[in-house]
Amino acid sequence: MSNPSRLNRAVAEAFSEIADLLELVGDNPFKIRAYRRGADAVLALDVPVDEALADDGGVPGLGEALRAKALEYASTGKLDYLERLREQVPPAIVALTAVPGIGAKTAWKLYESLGVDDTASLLAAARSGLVRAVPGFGERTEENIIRALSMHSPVQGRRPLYAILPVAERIIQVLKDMPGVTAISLGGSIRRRRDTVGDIDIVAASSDASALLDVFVGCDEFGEILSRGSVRASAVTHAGVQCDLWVVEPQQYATALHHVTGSKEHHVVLRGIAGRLGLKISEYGVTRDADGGLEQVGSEADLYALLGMDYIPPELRENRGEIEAALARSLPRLVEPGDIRGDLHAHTTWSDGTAGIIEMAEAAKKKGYEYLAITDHSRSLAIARGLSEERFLQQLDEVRRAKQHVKGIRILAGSEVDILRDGSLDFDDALLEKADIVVASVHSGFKLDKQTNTARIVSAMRNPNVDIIAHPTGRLLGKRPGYAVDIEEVIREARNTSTALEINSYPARLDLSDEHARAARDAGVLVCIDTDSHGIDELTNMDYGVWNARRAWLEPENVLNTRPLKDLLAWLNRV
DNA sequence: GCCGTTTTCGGCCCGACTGTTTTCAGTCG
Repeated sequence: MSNPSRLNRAVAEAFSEIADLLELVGDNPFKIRAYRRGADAVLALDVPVDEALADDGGVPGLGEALRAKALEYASTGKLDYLERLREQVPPAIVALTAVPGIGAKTAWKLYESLGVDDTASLLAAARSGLVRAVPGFGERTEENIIRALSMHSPVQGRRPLYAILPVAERIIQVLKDMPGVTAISLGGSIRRRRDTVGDIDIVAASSDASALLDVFVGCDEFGEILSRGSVRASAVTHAGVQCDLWVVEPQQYATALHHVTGSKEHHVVLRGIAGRLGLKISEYGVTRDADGGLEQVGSEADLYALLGMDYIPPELRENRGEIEAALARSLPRLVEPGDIRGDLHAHTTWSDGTAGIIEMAEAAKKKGYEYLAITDHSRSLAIARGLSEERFLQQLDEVRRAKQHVKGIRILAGSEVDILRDGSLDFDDALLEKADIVVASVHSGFKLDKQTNTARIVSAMRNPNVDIIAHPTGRLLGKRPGYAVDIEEVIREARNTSTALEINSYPARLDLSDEHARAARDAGVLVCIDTDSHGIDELTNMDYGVWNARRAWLEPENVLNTRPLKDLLAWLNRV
């Protein structure tokens, strides 16, 4: 799952496109779902689909028809059926269904009756009052189309968690103390702590749904209200993020929260298991098929227990093997913020930080840490006031002096040394040997090709002075995808050289990603969760890194900086 | 189109909300 082959990805994409197109031509919904499930099934394979199909058992979810299509794609690189479907669906239909509120039926009606073939001509038709003249359409629909198409920041793609979480928490703050509210929580991908989120989902239990919904739709955070019913409402924040509130009865809260938390893929599998046990899960409760009665579900743990499995934390609910593990009672004991004993990547005013060594150490001590590594930039990173060799030596002394001033926490003298384009390090070995800890990372040459980048990181790891590779892919969420690098090769070499790979907790980085960190864990590579703090406030970003680590199935033993100081020092002196 | 301690057809999740319709269709999650 973590790394579907190129073929599997392509086949899954083709199946998904078939499903989309079948939806647009109004085909059998169950057939559509079969293609969607087929796509998921192919993505979940850990061998290329043609090999998997060659085995006896076949692949669940791929019957006769999908099996033949997967093989056709594997041998020819295309699908006849898909190409014929594409010809049946005018691009106009695809474009129009992208407008919120316009589905397949509406798109066809507008296309056939008005001849609109893109969003611009639809907007023009709506503005000149042509839409309301079409049977089945009225003024309100026309207005909604105009509004949807002329919004400056329409509800758009996923955004980084850190950009949404504070808004979501402010909305919760407004709602949580309202009379009648007995429980309230964020759901959706925010609760699962994905690195990016699409919208804000909130579930509340209240004896007065109407009052709560009134407060919700009156909330300052919203620029627009999309809907408001008796148990649900939807609104859009000023930044264009959709926010949905569900209000349920207290006894429905656990199943409602579970439902809204997702993921969809997780729920699909759970429902299948429930079905085989004669149970039906919905947002309102768990019903027995036998007598139609409701099971007692007071918590999400109760729900999982009913299905014969351990409680699955939200971060794992992605159908990446957590259900099998919960059934086998072998879920990982996920790392928690309280397991973290120190931070091994931090900057000070010596380079581009905003606080001094002692200030940073005091702040880290206040967080209850046993250690903090000071790792300022090396000379090449001029933009960050990277240290010259001379300044670096001075700083080592300064850090060791600071140790006398701050008791109760061990300050490690380190470096975040640049990995240069040719794979050499920005400081030579004689210098690096003087440091307690060396974090190496790439800050230049982002356009270099995959092979070059991989080679230079590998070469850095082979330097025995290097302990940790920081932000190994260089991505910035919502800004840039990261440089080209063969992460599997990096993970292999990290294992060979017993180098730790970082989960950088800076909320826009979260690098390694959850999937890459999971692969590192599976390969037996140690991960280090660091904040890369440039000031004392940023030390709290550790939570983001821990969330990401939890999504990667990391247990305390997989994480370098859960180790007590003594063990950490022993590890730093390895080999 | 898939699947079956139901063996080859009949089920596959469905409820909330909106708008336009006089009793429901379309969309969304």
